[in-house]
Amino acid sequence: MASFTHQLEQLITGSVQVHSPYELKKKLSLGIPLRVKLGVDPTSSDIHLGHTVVLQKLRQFQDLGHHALLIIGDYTAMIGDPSGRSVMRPPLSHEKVLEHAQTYQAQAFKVLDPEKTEIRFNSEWLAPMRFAEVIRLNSRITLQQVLQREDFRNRIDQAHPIHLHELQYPLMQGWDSVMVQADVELGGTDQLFNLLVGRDLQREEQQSEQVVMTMPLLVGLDGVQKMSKSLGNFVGVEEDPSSMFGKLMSISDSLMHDYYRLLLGEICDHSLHPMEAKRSLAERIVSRYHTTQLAEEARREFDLRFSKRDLEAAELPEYFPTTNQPRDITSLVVEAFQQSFGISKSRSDARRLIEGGSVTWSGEKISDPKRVMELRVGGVLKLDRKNAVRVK
RNA sequence: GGGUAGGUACCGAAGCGGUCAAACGGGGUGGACUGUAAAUCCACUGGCUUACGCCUUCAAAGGUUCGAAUCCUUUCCUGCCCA
Repeated sequence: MASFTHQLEQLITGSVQVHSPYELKKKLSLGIPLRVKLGVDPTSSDIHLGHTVVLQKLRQFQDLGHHALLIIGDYTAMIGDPSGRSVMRPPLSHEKVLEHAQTYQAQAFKVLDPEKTEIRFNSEWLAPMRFAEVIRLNSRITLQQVLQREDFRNRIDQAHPIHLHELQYPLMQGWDSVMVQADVELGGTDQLFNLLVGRDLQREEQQSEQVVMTMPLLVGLDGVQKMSKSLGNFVGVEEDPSSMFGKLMSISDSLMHDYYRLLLGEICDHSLHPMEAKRSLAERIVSRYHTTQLAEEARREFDLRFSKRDLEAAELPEYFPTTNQPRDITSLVVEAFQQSFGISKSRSDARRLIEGGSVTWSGEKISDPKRVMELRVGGVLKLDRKNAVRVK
């Protein structure tokens, strides 16, 4: 294990807050592997780049010889973390949550070292709790403390409902810390309150209080809100290379600097043309979750399809028209979307794309939705900005 | 429990008996311009339809009316005030 002062410096790098560095130092100085907790709620089925910021921090702990505790919040997910939310999360069934948990674990190991990770489901201790115990837990925190939080205050100001069960969330998360005897808990900056509750509960249980470390939140592709699956502004770690590359190329320049810092842990080279810098970012991230070879391919494809706009030379999904009789372009577009991308478009949608000038056949713009045509095998039908297919 | 204000399309928000598939803003999509950047401009944004038009939609169910998002009844949900 590296010397603790060295570790301390390394661990603190990149974090936003540490409560407190002194306590962390003290814990490290004991030379015993720390139990480092990270809780994830499997509210959706995929881990995205936003999650990886904090996962990477956990990985860093592992690499320094510490013990990672990945808590799958299968029980808390049914309540939904109110942190940063302006509305209540829709409730999830336990089956759904367990389903998500499966993929979560697998995906988390794209960042974590499975050998050094202990996975626990918090239903293990939360499900069997008796009402009296829940009450006891509730007695340890006041309404005012919970309502001090900005997200709740906003909801009050805007006259949005706050359901009582949402107030339970921090307690449940804090109780997790007690049950696994965490020495450190990691989380995004929006988690600060929840993390601190863990300390309170541990103190009351005569445990050593966990050090709380928050990591910056990754802003999503829209450049405004934090990356989240429900907002659709995310890049999943399991996405295929070309879509990952494409999404990363679509971010704004200012966002790119954030991504350099938070995902690669370095400062973006300002001497590079922003587009080049972005290409390099995209390629590196794709190679991290796939392979360098696939990343190179993704980059080449991207250049062909979007930079040179050479769809004929690009690799495209195949489309097998159900009949080779001439048909109207609207039907063809709908069918191609459905067949090659699994996207259901209404005929109106298709017509809008056609009238909008987005649809081309072998490079020729087709703007009449009624146009009847026969698709030659090998030709390229461009559907919208991002999607095109090759007729087979 | 009492009083009161509400529930409108992805979101916010107008509309308060016909001219409402429903103003406006945001978001989204497509186009022009580009570096799949930013900014800007234009178009589109329930479904079917070449179109006339038709169908489904304004929390839910009933009702009044030639005609309802708009009026009445009941139900469900939410805010605020009082207890």
